[in-house]
Amino acid sequence: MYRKLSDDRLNDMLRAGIDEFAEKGFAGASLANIAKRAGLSVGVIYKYYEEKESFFLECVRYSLNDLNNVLTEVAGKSDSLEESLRSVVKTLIAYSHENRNINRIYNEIASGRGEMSVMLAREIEDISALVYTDLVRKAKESGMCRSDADPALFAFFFDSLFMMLQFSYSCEYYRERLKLYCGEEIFEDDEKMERELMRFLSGALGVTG
Amino acid sequence: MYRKLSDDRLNDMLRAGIDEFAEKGFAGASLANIAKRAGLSVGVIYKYYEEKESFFLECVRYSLNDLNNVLTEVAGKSDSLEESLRSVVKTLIAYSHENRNINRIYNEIASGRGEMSVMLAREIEDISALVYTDLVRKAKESGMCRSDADPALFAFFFDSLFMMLQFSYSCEYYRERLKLYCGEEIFEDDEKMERELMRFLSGALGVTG
Amino acid sequence: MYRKLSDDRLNDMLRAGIDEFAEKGFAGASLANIAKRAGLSVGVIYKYYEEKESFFLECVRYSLNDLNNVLTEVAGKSDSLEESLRSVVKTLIAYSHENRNINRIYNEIASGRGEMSVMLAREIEDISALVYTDLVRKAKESGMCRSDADPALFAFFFDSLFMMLQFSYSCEYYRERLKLYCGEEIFEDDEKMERELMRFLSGALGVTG
Amino acid sequence: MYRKLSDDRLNDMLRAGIDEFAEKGFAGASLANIAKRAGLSVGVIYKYYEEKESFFLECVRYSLNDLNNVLTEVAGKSDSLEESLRSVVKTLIAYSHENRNINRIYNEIASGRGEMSVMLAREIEDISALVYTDLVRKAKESGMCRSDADPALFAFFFDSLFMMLQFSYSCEYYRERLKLYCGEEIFEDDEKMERELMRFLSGALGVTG
DNA sequence: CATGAATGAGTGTTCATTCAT
DNA sequence: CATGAATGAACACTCATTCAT
Repeated sequence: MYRKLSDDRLNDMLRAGIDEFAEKGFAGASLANIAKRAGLSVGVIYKYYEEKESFFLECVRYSLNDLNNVLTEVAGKSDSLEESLRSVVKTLIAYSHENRNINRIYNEIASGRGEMSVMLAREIEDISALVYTDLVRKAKESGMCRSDADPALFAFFFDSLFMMLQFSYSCEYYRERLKLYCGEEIFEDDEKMERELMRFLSGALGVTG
Repeated sequence: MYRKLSDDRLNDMLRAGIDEFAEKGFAGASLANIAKRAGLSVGVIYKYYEEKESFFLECVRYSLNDLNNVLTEVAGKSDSLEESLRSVVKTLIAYSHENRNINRIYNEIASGRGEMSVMLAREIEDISALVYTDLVRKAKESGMCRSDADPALFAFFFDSLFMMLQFSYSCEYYRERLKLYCGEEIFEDDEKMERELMRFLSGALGVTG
Repeated sequence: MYRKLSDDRLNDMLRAGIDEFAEKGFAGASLANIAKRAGLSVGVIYKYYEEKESFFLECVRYSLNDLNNVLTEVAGKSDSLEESLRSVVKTLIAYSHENRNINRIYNEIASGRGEMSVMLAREIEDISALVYTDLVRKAKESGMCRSDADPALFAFFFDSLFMMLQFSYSCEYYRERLKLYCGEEIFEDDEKMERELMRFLSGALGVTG
Repeated sequence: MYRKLSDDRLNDMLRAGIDEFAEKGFAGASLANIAKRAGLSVGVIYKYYEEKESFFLECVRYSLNDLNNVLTEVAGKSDSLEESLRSVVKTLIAYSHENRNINRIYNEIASGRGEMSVMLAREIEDISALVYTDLVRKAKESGMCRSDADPALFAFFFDSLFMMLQFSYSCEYYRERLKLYCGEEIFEDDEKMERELMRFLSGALGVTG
């Protein structure tokens, strides 16, 4: 009946939130339901968050910070652009298999409307924009990338493919779409996806691999 | 379920629906409001559609069929893959400037959950999957594409970039993200986007342009 | 289950509202309960009124307009101030016996806070302020009232006594208070109340009755 | 139920309660807020009082006892009825300027419902009923009051005017109403109010001043 | 047959009250 | 013994859906 909220239970709350928001979207999610999932009362959510939106934002941040950290770390590990990209692709695929709901939340905010979307875009894409743009710029300088490429846009295309990759493993519409192109087997053959995407990206950079 | 759209009122209804769904998303849209926008009564919507969801589906179909037709037509016009791709890119950019709401609806369904998403994915992406895959296959045969490319996945990457392109002109999160990469100016400089995307795609194909 | 709202049923709504607001006050009243009392659904209240407050305001207006009309009519009937006052007193006592809830609503708004109170005060007291002030002014001119009286304040004192009279028949606290002064019997002896109040008022005016 | 108010914390609690109840009314007041205002925990309120209502009652008593004492003392100071009344009026006006919240609490309970109101009425008005009635009775005996006046009712009218006076300086609706009769200036011109009310009361008593 | 008023389950949110700490 | 976090019933309000007119 009465249990002080430990960190563990706060995490339960967030996880329940992430699951519900991932499944039903922001508008469709019900706080009562989230509370039930987490084995808590409705009121307690409001002890920690001002309103539904604030709680949703926290769920989003909790979800994506981790991913973003992993990604930027992985992207900067090697000096070779190709190596960096490969690491990102590998990580993304592995991550998507294990964190479907986080990617679905990502998709949820990407499809959102209003100020929240703008704010979150800035918060979430800011760092990756810098990281990827830098990656391309360096590649150009070292002759690993065609000299006429616009770093910002090439980085943008990379990121676009990465986002779609994530959604394609996690969100229903995108999964079905990938299945349509490649058949169900693609979800079991991570190496193929990795290999082909790397070919595509390497070619785009102008590196003849 | 599927019905000849002969009636004028049906058209009004669908257009009002598309606008409302694009602006507020599926959950946020109100049937009463749609009826008002269309100058009709709520009852008439229920005469044609069983429930909100069925009506939404019809709005989606109505929106995307047209786009799909344009795209597949444009993609098949030329024998040259590059030419075909350029036409698609050009068309997509132009279309996105003029049909923001259709792209937003597209994003709305792509972020949807449940059976609806699966069904729609099949309906909408089916043809483009074939068209793009075919495009790549032919390119391979005629030596215009690297021989080791998997046609299905390469087609999938193309389509992914195209979807993101559409969203990036139409949906708030994606717009903000593009702005973050390239600055506000990119929305005025369609040629730059076209040029760079073509470079990226051509490179990916292994065509040294 | 479904019945078009006739004027009768709209009146039911208002009456249920007046009863609930009178019994529990604005804050304590529950729209769900009002709907139940009226045999209607919650939603229908919102078809007619924007929010709880608007509905409350309508209940207030519905309650007090009638009273106000009666009062101003009665007050202006005779040329003799004393006669006018007596009519008002008589009417008020009779009215209070039959319309307890209306007086309780009156008390509810008089004890309200915020803009609403200010607005309602202006709306409700405006006319009686004029009427009573005029009454005193005329009385002064015709020598029926002491010459040194300030008409506005004397009118204000009249109205104050009238308001208290109303509350004293209708609202629990004020009833108990009157009982404390005069015993339970006073509620049965309207003539006594009328006689004494007239004595009090006449004396105040300086008319030796 | 009734408890020595020796404790400092109890005083803080009550004062915070009075302010909150005066500002927001019984229903609108929040115990959590009161606790915060008083620098205490909610729990401590429940240590002293069974529920919100009991605490409210105590706040009311605490507020009005003082006022009642002052009033009965002042009313009994002189042998002359007029003098006594003048003192009461003066005190009331001065008190109202400085203790708005106490008058607002007074109005809050007067507009209350249920047993609470009855109980409080008895507690609060009991003494003043006796005092005022006595005042009038003595005045009658000494020929200072018309011989046909009913002491209880005349006392009741006095008290009614006094209550209204208090509310008119403290509660929004009544303030606005007074303004409507007399203009904003009345709140600055205490002497005028005193003079006119004394004229009114003296006249009512039948004393030709 | 079309209308749009009525329905009522469901939402986010608040807050008196409890009780483990 | 005091604290204030947790509880959960209750509220105002919305809107997909129905169906009398």
